[in-house]
Amino acid sequence: MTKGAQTRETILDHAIRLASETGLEGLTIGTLADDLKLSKSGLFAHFRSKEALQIQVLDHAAEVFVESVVRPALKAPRGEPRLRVLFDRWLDWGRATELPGGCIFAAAASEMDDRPGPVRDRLVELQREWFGVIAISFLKGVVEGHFREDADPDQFAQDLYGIMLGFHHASRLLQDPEAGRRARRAFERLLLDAAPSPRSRPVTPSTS
Amino acid sequence: MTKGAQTRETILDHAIRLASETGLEGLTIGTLADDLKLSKSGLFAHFRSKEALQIQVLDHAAEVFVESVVRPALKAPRGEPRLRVLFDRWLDWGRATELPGGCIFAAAASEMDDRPGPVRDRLVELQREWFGVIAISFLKGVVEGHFREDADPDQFAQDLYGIMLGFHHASRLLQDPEAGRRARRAFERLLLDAAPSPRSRPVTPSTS
DNA sequence: TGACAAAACGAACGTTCGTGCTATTCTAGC
DNA sequence: GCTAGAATAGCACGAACGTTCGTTTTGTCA
Repeated sequence: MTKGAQTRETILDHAIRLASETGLEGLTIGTLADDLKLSKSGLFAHFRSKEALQIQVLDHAAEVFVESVVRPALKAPRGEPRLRVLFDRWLDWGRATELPGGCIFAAAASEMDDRPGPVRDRLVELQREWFGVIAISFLKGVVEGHFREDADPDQFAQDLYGIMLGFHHASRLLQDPEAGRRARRAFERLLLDAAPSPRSRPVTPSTS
Repeated sequence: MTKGAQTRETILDHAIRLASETGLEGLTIGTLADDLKLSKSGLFAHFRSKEALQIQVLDHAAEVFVESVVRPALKAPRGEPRLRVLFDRWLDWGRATELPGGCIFAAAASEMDDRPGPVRDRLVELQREWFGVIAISFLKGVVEGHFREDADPDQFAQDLYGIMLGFHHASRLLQDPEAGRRARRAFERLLLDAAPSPRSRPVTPSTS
């Protein structure tokens, strides 16, 4: 019982790093086994298919994500402060958790969006959950009076995700050192636009 | 002379569609040959390596992109109007050019960001060009007085790309039918925030 | 029409992939 | 310390991959 779960953990720990670089499909059992000095069949026995491995990799990554992004944010006051922590942690969770390929979900998302099956289904589930966390956090900000009442939480979630993906693209592919700064600036602008018109913001027609 | 270039065109035409779904690495010579009713070796002879094929696929996709996104925008007045056309065409160039997997560059970007080599290099080159087109278009908008003088074109480019990627994510992976509407709203907000004076603002014929 | 080049083919190569078996080694509870 | 059962290794498989090769078909132009 103990030993098996232990090595399985070790495998998944390494697998999310590998998968962040090569993608879930590029993740290969042979390479994984070599890296960990296991036999292919020995490693394979832990999962009984590659598909199962991929799904468990996703789940494991989600656990790590919750631990290093979501959980710390819960300590901050709800509403805007919590959203700020969420964003900060999100921005460098790839670096903080030492994922050499950056956010594994961003990679998996564009890899899986046209590949139907259980892996994609699980990914969609996890992403929806995360979208939900963002939207609800934003909604709490509305209740707290940090944001306008007519602001759309789903709009906010998609916008925020866009900022993240734009950052990921600029920093990882284009290697632009300014990417992080720009992402933070965009985030500030997003918050400002959702602020409850204290002054000078032209109200955008959000119901049209 | 003629015949070879002709079939090569046919191959690349189909290849960008395939690659938009499976990615550049998932693109397989055997499948490609089967689909086009060619022999593997016959098809292979046109390119002399898979790497060369991948690069030519990227170049071909870039040509199509310029033709169906950039070129039409040149007919619009420079500055904001042209940016609006660029954005509109960009949003549905996947649909318009019948790429079943959506934007092939978005897919390639997250696939290649950790895979050094000539393919990645070419992709980066193309993406930088596109970033440049956006930034310069924005700069012209500043000159025309559509945008604030202190606005940062590179910031605008990254923000815009983020909106696109957020849209891609929400619409393709999460299959959210509202994704397009939200992307357009985010774009309006982006333009509004770059507008010269918070108060006076001549709005605006061409919204959806 | 005949000759020569271009294009496409079929078969095979060496690898690598995921996945089964069967045997061996380790580990926990008595 | 023994033993059942879990964990791992060894080996082999069929399929798919990119690539090479020699041959055949097709196109082009004197």
